[in-house]
This record gives sequence, C-alpha cells and structure tokens, in this order.
Amino acid sequence: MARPHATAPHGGGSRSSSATSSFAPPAAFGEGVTGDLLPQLRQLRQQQHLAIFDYLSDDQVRPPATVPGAFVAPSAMDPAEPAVVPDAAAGCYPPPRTMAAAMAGEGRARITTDRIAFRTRSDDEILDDGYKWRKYGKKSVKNSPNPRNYYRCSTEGCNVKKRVERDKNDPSYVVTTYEGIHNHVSPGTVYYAAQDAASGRFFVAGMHHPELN
DNA sequence: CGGCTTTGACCCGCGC
DNA sequence: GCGCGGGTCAAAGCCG
Repeated sequence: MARPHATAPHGGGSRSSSATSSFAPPAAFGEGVTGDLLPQLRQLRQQQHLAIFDYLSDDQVRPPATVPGAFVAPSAMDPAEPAVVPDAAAGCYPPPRTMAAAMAGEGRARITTDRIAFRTRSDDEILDDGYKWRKYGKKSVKNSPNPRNYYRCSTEGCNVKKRVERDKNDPSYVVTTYEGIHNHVSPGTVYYAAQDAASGRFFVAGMHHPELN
C-alpha cells in the first residue's frame, strides 16, 4: 500500500482510501479520447499528479463509467486489431497465460464482462476513480515481487471488480485492471456539463457541484 | 455498530 | 491424476 491510509494500515476506517470523488474514469485518459474531453482530462490528470502511460484493454473497449455519454471510449483501438498489450512482451502485465485465459473467457470466473487495464505512474496504488471500492483479497503472484490487490465495487448490486498491482519492472507504475461495468452512478459523477459553442457538443465541465466548491 | 482491511484457507482451471 | 497458481471467501480485528 503506497497510499498511506488515513488510519493505521490495519483494520477499517479506510473508506477514504478510495471513496473520494475527483477522478475521471480511467478509460477517459486513454489515447483517442475525443477532443472535447481532452482539456478537462488533462487538467484532471495534472490535478491527480498522475501520468497515464499505457492504456490496455480487452477486446471490447469501453470505459467503466456509468454515465451514458459522459465519457467516450477511446477510439485508438481498432476493432480489427487484437488487443495490444504493450508490456506483455516484457512480462510486465499481464502474465501471458492469464491474459490468454481472460480473453478466451476461461477460468473459474468466466470473463464475460468488459475488461480494461491501464498503467499509471503514481505513488498511490489506489486511484481515486470516483467509485467506492472494497478490498476483498490480496495475493502474491508468481513472477512478480509485488502483491496483487483485489477490489470490488462496494455499491450493492454492482459487480465491478478491479485488480491493482505494481509493475514488477518499475514499481513506480501501478497496473490497474477494471472488470465489468458499473450499473450505478459514481459518487464522483459529473455534476454539470458545458456545451461547446462551436460544435454544440457537451463536455465535462466539472466533477463537483459548483455550489459545493 | 457498521463498514472496512487483513490474511489464511479454499476452490477451480490449466499444464504437464 | 497431480501440482501449481490465480481468484475468492470468510472470520477476525480495527477504526470512526
């Protein structure tokens, strides 16, 4: 846990670790985001002091956002091309066997939901993505000195999961894998949007209610 | 007291 | 069939 919990590293009271809301869905940081969103995303990224370097995805590229139309899936991924995992060859992530199994929909928990993985450079392993996550497991994985943490969306009825682990080759990077689509609105949902005068398209104007700022 | 993390045990699929 | 490894469960304990 790079992110120092507000409380002791043991025990509860760590809702603050991931329950705050000031971060756009990770997919929105990926390359190929529509121009309307980029300025806001860049600003958010700077605010988060994060550097998104890689955007990994399963065959279906879709952000785990729950707000229809609020975020646009990256268009960089060509459906005709297989999912490219930049670091897979270097053994960074994910393990080839795991990725193959995931993409084949195999394994105990069949991968039938959308999966999206990305790598960030951050001291915090817990990216504040606006959702409230509950940790349900921690596992040391082979070929990696760093443990893998398992989180589940704590919202009742929402089965979205995410795995978080540090890049074995560069611990300054955090690899996060989201699985599933939230079926509810994020606590950090955009409270207001603005309309671009030129294009008439709406884009994210803020992640917090203006009156609350 | 509710909600969370921790952590060892367990389950299950896959490769040999 | 067996062992390995990843993913999940659940009891225990902590904190606000």
